[in-house]
Amino acid sequence: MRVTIKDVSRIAGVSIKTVSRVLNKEKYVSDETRRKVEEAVAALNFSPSLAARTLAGSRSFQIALIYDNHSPYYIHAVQEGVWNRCREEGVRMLAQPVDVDSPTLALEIGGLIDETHVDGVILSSPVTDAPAALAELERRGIRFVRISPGTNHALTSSVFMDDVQAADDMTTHLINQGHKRIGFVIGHPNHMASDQRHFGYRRALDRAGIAYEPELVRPGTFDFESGMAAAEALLKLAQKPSAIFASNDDMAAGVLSYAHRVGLDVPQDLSVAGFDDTPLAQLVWPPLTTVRQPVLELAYAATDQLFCPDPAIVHQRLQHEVMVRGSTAPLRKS
Amino acid sequence: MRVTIKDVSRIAGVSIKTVSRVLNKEKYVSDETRRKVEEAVAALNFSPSLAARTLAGSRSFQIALIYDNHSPYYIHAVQEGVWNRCREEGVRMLAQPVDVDSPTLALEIGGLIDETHVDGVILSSPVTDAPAALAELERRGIRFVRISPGTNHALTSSVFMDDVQAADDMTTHLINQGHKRIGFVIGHPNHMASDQRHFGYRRALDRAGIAYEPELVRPGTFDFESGMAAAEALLKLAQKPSAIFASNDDMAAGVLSYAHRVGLDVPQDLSVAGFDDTPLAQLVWPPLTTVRQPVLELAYAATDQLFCPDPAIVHQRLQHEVMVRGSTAPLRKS
DNA sequence: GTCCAATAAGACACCGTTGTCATACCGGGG
DNA sequence: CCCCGGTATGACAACGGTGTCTTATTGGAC
Repeated sequence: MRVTIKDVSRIAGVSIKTVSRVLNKEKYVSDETRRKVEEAVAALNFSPSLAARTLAGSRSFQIALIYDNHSPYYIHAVQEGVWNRCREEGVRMLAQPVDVDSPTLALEIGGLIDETHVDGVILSSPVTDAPAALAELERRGIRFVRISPGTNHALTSSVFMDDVQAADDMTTHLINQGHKRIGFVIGHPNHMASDQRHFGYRRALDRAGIAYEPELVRPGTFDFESGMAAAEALLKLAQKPSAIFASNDDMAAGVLSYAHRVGLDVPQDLSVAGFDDTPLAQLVWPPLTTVRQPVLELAYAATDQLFCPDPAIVHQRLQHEVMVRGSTAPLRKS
Repeated sequence: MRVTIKDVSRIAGVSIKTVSRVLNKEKYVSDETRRKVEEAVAALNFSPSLAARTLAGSRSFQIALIYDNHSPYYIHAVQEGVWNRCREEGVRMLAQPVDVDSPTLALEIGGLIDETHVDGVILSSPVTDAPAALAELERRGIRFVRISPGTNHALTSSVFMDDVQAADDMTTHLINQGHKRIGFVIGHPNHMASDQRHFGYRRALDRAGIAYEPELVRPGTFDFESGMAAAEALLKLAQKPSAIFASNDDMAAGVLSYAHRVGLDVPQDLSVAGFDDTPLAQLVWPPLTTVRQPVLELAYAATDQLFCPDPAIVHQRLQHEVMVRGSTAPLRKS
């Protein structure tokens, strides 16, 4: 049978309520009593029922992580970061995949909250920018923190990196290497970050006095195939780019793959840059020059904000970093 | 405030218990009453509290997925497969990462079960073979199903693929292409599958009358770096292999990378094969010949077994497939 | 010595469901 | 006409904790 607080209280020789106090680290418990209770808990290997605590109390000791992101690396890192912080807090994490385009998104999220009574929610991009989701959470007055939202939302906390600056930095890096015709592959249209990276690319060109040429910019969907297709289009131009900057690593891998296929040497004939610094960046040849996005740290920080709301810091920015590896090189004089 | 069964019962004009009956699809409810209740549920957008159901009833409508696998692609696929089946069943999935080598593994799992009252557990490799975990689950009499266990365990269900045969098939494929000196990179020692793939490699060689040479076999840990290190060792041998078969795709990517680094052309100078058919296999150049492991299907089938235990089929095998891509080619005459 | 605030601990109702038992109605066999 | 099993529904006590209120005991300020 299940071990309950009642059993613990009997062993410790105190009331049920006192055991509850110890469990919840409340004040007004003598050291002596606390010790006895803790011993009894350890002896019986007691873990309190979350269901009962949830029902009786005002907390559920659970938070939900809601995501719809098709990059396994990204999700994996987010889950790990959130989980790391939850574990410290003794709180369970419910990982909840959703379809951000589903017409029933709000209903699903509402149902999740009603069923589980979660104490808070972490939203991962692109769910961070689904109006239906945000409205539903606000309607219910649930605390939530967003990881890398694309839009600002005055009322709620978020944790993010500066995508514009990061794309600007990478573009500037390529410019500094002498590249002037730099191709760009845009990300998936439903991620706000796609716009921002695109804008950063443009801003860097502008500052360097290089004209923005639409033919050098191709749409993509954050996946390998779209990267390959974009590379094909770019490299068939009359005036080929000497470098291609893709908005994420998967697409950069696609660019790399197409370059190999048509016999181009990377980085001698073509420099390739990615974005995200997923493990993939170091699994391809040559290893990708890319922007490190501190996903794990973002997720951890977001969860921390959920647990320890600091009214002063509502929007927290974490630093990115340009990782220079083998896929980019100075432009050869020709 | 929260919408409760009481509200529903009032609107529908029936007792609380009758609403409960409809929710649980019990018999002995008239069509008329059922309709009224369903309408009230829809009107109020009611979702029952899992905490209350868990506490009062004998089910928690939750299962746990316990894993410790550092391959994001693998975990992602497992989560998706389990979740797909859970969603059909109206059951929540608790994704629980653990450290399979932790001395407190059993305690953690026990605590998870006590706290959440999960109705069942899915174990993913390598937790499938952690004696402490299995003992704890059995001690508590919790139903569980294992995905790709390395050991047979008469008492419990499992779902798996034939790793031995798969490695045998891949090795045979290489032999059929004319390769005789085939390098092999073993997987992580704490995964039983590593042994099995190794054995399959050996069995295929044996059947083809090719001697097993220990110098052609290198240890690895399922990660990129160990694949690269193994490739270096193998390609520095006096008599180099003409093909290398790595026990997973990450290590195969490492082999590929090392080959590129030293200027070898794959597959002309060296054939490379992987295992798992993770998305990575198609993101590298050239795309990897590998064994498709039906991870999503395995996870779905495992969850299905948990929900619909079929006493007849306790150990269910799913089919693998050799995916021939660009990284292998017939041996050149030299 | 008295009074009060801070400390310490218990009694008891209650959280929102399900399990069990009781009750009432219906149609058919004896 | 009575009895019975099957059907349909409700009353009420659990489930295992927490919130609130009450009570008893301190130890210092006056």
